[in-house]
Amino acid sequence: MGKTPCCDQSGLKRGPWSTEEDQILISYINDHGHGKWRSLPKQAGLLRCGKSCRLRWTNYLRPDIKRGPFTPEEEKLVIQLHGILGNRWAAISAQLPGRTDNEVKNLWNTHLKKRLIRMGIDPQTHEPFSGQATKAPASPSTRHMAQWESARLEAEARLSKESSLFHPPSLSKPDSDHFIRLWNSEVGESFRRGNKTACKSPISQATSLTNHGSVSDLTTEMAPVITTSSSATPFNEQIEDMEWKCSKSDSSSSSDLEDSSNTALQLLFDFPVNNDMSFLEHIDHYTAFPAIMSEKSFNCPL
DNA sequence: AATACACACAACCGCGACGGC
DNA sequence: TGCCGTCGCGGTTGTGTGTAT
Repeated sequence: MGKTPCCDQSGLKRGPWSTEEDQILISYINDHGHGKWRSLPKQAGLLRCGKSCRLRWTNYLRPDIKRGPFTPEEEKLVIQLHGILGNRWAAISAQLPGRTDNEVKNLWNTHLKKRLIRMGIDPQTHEPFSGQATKAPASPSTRHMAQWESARLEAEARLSKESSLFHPPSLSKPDSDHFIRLWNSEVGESFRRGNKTACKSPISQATSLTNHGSVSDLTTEMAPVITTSSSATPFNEQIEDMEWKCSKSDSSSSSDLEDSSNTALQLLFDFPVNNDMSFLEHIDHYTAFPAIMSEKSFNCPL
């Protein structure tokens, strides 16, 4: 496992890119593609290291990059995905068409993280700083669910990346067949068996139903389904409803654990689908959300 | 008008993963 | 099997711009 010495070379330009350099890089990649980043700058006539060229291309010059500020919908999705994936910016950005991992990372570090901190939420754990949240370990099913969702998102990210190499971005459609096959494979079977009951990720179920679509699609597709009975129900009431379900299941059997985990995950993906981010402004409502992600709520039936 | 400070974003750095030899 | 080259990721830093004093 060797290290990349390319940037150690002296005589290579650093710092901000000029428009001339941008043009050279764009025209070279348009003509030749970007097979070998290391040799690209030399062949293109750029006094940059390959790493710098790759970064410039992937973060700024790529034609499918969406410029401009993040929409509330995108911010919402970043928060949701961060709750599941943590600081895996590449996996998160794969669910945001046209956004780079660097952009998502910057958005989180400059806006979302501060916003959560202001609200008394730990941006890493998505739990309140006060620490009332219990520290009981997550249930096995919960951990598995998170692992599977994480794996699925990564698989989607890879597939969308691969497909984008062969199709124009506007035509490429995220394909989750890989995950579905995995889910239906022996591995998936053993996973399900390992959860004793038929514990299926609601997200994956929805994915199977639609047979395509990214999480971002699902977020908007699922919400109306989940909230059909409560389409007019305010978000806080939905949270209260979930809490009620949790407290109700306190005395129930372990099979309810899966239900509440599903409920928690459903609610995780059941943010209001309009662009209303007002719930983020209201601490009481939002502190309920990290609880969805927290071990406490996942374990609430216990 | 000048300066200091804060913020946003682009770019860099170090590391790990992976594949080829 | 181990070494080397390459790539991608995440954390951090640097720089430009806007705002307050």
